[in-house]
Amino acid sequence: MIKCVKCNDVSSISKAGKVDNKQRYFCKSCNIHFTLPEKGEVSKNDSEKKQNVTIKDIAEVLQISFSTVSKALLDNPVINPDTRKKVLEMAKKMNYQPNLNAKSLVKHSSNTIGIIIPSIVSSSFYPEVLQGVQEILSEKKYNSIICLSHESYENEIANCNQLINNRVDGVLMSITSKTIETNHMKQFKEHDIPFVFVNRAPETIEASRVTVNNYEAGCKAVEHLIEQGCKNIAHIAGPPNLSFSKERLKGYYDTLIKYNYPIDQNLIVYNDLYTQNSIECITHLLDLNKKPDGIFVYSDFIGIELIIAAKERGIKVPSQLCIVGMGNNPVSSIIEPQLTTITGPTIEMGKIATELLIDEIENKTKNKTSILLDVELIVRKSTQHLESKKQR
Amino acid sequence: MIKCVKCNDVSSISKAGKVDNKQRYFCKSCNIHFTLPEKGEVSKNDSEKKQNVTIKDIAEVLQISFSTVSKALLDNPVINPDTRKKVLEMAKKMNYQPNLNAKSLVKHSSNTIGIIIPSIVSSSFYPEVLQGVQEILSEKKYNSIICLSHESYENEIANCNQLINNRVDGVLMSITSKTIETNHMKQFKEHDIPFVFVNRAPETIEASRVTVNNYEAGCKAVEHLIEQGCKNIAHIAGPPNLSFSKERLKGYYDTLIKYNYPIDQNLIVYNDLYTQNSIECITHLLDLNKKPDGIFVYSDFIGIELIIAAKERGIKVPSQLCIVGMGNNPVSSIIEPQLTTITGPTIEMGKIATELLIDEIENKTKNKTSILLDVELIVRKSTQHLESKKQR
DNA sequence: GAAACTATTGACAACGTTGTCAATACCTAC
DNA sequence: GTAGGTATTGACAACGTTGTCAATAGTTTC
Repeated sequence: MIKCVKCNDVSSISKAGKVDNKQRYFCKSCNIHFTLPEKGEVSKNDSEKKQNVTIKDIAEVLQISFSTVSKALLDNPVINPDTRKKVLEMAKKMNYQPNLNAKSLVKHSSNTIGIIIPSIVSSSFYPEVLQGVQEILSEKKYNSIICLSHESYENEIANCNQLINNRVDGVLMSITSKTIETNHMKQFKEHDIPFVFVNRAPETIEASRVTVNNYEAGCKAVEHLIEQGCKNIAHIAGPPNLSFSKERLKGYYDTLIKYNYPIDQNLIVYNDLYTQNSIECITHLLDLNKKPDGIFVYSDFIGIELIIAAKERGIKVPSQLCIVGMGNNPVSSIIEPQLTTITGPTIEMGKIATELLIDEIENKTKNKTSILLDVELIVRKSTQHLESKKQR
Repeated sequence: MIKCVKCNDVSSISKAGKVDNKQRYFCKSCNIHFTLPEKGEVSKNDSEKKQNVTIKDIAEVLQISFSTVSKALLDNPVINPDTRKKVLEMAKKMNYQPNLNAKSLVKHSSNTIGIIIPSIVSSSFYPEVLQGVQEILSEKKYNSIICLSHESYENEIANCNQLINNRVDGVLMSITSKTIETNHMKQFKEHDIPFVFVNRAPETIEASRVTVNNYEAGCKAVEHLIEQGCKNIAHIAGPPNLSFSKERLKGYYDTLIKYNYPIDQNLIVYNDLYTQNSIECITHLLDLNKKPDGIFVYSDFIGIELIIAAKERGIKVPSQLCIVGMGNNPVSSIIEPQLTTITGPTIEMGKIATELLIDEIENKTKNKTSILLDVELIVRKSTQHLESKKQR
């Protein structure tokens, strides 16, 4: 009688060939193949299992009290430097590692931070931020609970509740594109749980935040397009209620004004992240009578779609249309032509936000800091410009 | 005297305009902009802070002993059903959430699993796996420590040590492309810490593993190319010491043999992940005298590079060259022509591996399971085939 | 040489659970 | 009515830390 390793069901199992001389099975309902677990050896002598060394073990060996050991390890100045040295050496020798659960229990902390992000798979952005976050967390010995809101406002609220119930020491957060109201975050304040916003932050709540300078991004992109000789510059903007969209758009406006370019509302379209109307945005712009010759797109992903759509219509990039994306997606340097893009220090952003958060946790600072990270323009072929055009 | 919010340095600060009517500063050494933290209000009355409810609070209210409450909450059958019901109701009413630190302390567990993966930013693969992992972790109330080995063998060893010191309850692991030896993993066995391999697994150690059926992937890719009428099928393989590379290659070989196609070693090249010799691989194949008319590439990323390289050489895809990638990278459906690809259930893989691991942790099962997940061929334009060719 | 002070160490409660064992109350059997 | 049983509950140690306070030994002061 073969049971599925996943659903434990017996009825939907069929044989499916052999691998490594072992019978392989297939479960129809789970749609997975598996081999049967081998009969494990009877569990080995448990005394062999390595036991972790505690503060009391060290005290025992050194014939001193465990509270002295504790204080020595915590660099408490009341302890005689000689004893401290002895303790530290012995701790190292015995490979002592403090039990964080015990510590957390007396300290009323969990050594865990919560992370709420909209998605981890939609682009390389959040994975990069997470990489920075994780670097700091492992350095500072914190764990994490990662919550994915999937751009859903309801999920975000549920995530906040979950993190409070998990007694996280702090929260790192990037709001969804639908978050318009911040009552659910006030719970964190009630529980005295510090939180720091990364990348996407609401304007209506007081908290530290680390964002890239989106205004500067808009300015740099448009300025670059102007320098390339573009006269008719469009913008595919992000979801209108996210502040990063507003700021990039403001950079776009201000730069056009600065250079005395007219502003044409027809040249501005909004992409929303959930209905994924990117094709409509692109179509709208490329089908205009007075076609744009330069477009600043708020995301590389849509920038790439735009390059392909332009090609399909026989519009030459960059000679007829220059495109600037944002995000430095790995593929933007592979696509033909390579996509000029604006990028912020994503990994750095994760690091800084985490450092800020841990500082707020450990030093109980109530001061809120906003950090604006500079962005960088990476010029590639999609705007690299034929001299002819400039002279035209 | 302005200090940098990050490095605390005073010397490299300069003013940098105003934002929201607040002076903005710039730190040259950190290369960041920031506004000064506002003077926080004096910390609010601490008594306002919400205190978490404990088992003793429930006992107090119900006027019973706290050990009875504990047993009731644990569904211990010695407890009178009436009292259990009362306790459960009160716990819900008071929004009781067990303190996992205390629990972990007595249970000698950390409720934390370690995750060692090579990278989180190189493709969408690991983020997708992680998404699956996190879904199960939050369902089962586990935390995680994510370690990135960055394809470095030394890092992997360091990560293993770190996780042991952190007393994780179990480990989820995907080895680096350089891991040839598994001594560092034996420590887990000594400490009785279960570990499960995801996607990349060594052959020389006994442990549960969840991988996609790479052999089947090789077969399906080549079979599809043969069906499209390709006569001269090449393969860009992954790092030779990773078993997934070997298995895909075996699928490639076996299918060619099955269909009585000759095997030409010139048509097989190996990409390694660290020196990133993808361009050389591509060049080698496209510059052959007897050019391939079908290529199975082990990664979409390189498949996309290949499409572009082919176009540059005037080789038409798919009419002169059919390409099958693997991984279903988001961009593979954007590029022109869209890339046919083979994909496994990545999120599902993370879920299954995590479920297996937690099962081993909680039920102390010593049985090792290997699960092979079926792959799927997604046919797109890069192999979509001109009837003319088939009939040729 | 006693009093007062300082430096150092030790004893122990606390944190919020789990699990073992003892205590209690009630019931059954003879 | 006593012995033995069965539910049910309670007391308490333990987990590995931190932090408070008391205890001790040594030093200074007059």
